[in-house]
Amino acid sequence: MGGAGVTSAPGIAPGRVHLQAGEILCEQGRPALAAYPVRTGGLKGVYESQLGWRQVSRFFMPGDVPGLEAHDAPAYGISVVALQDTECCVVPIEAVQAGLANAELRAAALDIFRRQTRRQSELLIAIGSMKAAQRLAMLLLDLAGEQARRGVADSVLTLTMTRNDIASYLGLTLETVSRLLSRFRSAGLITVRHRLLRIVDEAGLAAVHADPERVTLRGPGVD
Amino acid sequence: MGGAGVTSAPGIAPGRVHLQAGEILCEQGRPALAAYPVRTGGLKGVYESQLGWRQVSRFFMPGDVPGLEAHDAPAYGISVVALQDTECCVVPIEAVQAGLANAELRAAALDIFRRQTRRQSELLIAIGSMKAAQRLAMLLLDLAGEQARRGVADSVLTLTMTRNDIASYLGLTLETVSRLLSRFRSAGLITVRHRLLRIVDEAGLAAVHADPERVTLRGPGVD
DNA sequence: CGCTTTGTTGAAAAGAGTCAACCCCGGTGG
DNA sequence: CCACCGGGGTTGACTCTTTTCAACAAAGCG
Repeated sequence: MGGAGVTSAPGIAPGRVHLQAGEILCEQGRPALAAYPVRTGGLKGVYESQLGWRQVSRFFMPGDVPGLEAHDAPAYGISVVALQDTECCVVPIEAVQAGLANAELRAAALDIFRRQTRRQSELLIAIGSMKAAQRLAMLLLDLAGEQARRGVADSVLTLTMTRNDIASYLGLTLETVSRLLSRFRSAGLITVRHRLLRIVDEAGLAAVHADPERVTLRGPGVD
Repeated sequence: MGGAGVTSAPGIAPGRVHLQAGEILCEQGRPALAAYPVRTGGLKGVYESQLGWRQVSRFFMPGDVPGLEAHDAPAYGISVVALQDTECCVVPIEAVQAGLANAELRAAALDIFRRQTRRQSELLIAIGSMKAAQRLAMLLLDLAGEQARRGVADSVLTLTMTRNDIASYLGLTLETVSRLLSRFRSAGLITVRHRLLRIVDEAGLAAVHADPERVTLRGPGVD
């Protein structure tokens, strides 16, 4: 981990970056020089608080644009790290600004921002007042939904992130996530093997998301 | 509760609004017609998720500008409710837009946005990975800090919000908040009586914020 | 092929939630 | 003036979820 990163380049020119798992795309607090539309792969956004707490604050998939949130800020608000082999475009900040002058593009960008902030709000609610099972169900449905929104009509998800990343994102521990996945599986809602996950019963997952009691950590599993 | 609100007016004209505790300044999802700089009083921002979960997402004090976040959105992202007698200015959305054309004002607005999003991120961290005592300590320090930032050099806070609001904001229950306040008091960190709170040992509170073990719910209090 | 990282599972402990009783205070109306 | 009422707050006992600690299995990588 802790690859050279991209920001080491003296001047940012348009182009492409290729990252391997663990390599850093951009670092929180560093000057925001570019946005990085994701072409392939996946990344996580990590926020580090003033006291040094770290938390995964979002996941980036193809089509997402890490660094775009900072378009009018002097520095990146989060660090972004590749979860797997990843290719991103590099759009210098001036180009972003220029693009945002175009009304159509600006509208699109605002739309992205809105979806993002709504997501953040839902996450806050989830972490603040939902039980572990609900949070995880929500994430799975969300990931599946995003995949669908990108045109992939497949109920099989490839989790690019570790259990630890998921746990951090959801405000849980990795053990809890692991247990919950097992329980979802034995409840017939999903199948999981390592990073490969298939949603078997989407409605059931949605029910779990809505109803805390539906699948708990203890209690009788499905025999 | 559920007063007529301000948005019932057919057209928004510049001016003032006066709200009593419980009255609604603006409602999530309704068209964003104005921003409302707070002159006196205090309000809470409430986000309602798609499944109907509600959570206090922030508090507004004099100097804050509810509705400003929505300056480029079609609708308010949260509902804002007065916690006490409150007076706000009314700045129609067009005026906001016009003002934002001014470079100086825009910089100021961006600054506000940045502080806001940083706050949200810290809140997410807090709720996601800190213990109850840490969260509450954080809130108290934050409130005191805001008060100081507004030039009030007084260690006495007047909590305009109920324990329930605090609990919702921190992702806890009101009982937990109450207990914790009592414990902080018996630990000599604060004095509380109803809505009046004095921070006695700021460094101690900061220590609690940093260290989970410092003040717990059970365990021996200070005799 | 062994080593490290990642994931699973179990048992025990702790933190926070739930349920319920009670207090305090301000307001209202007799 | 006082009794009653109700919202907000406190506190206690108990329950339950989640964390913590720990051992172990599986997979990826040199």
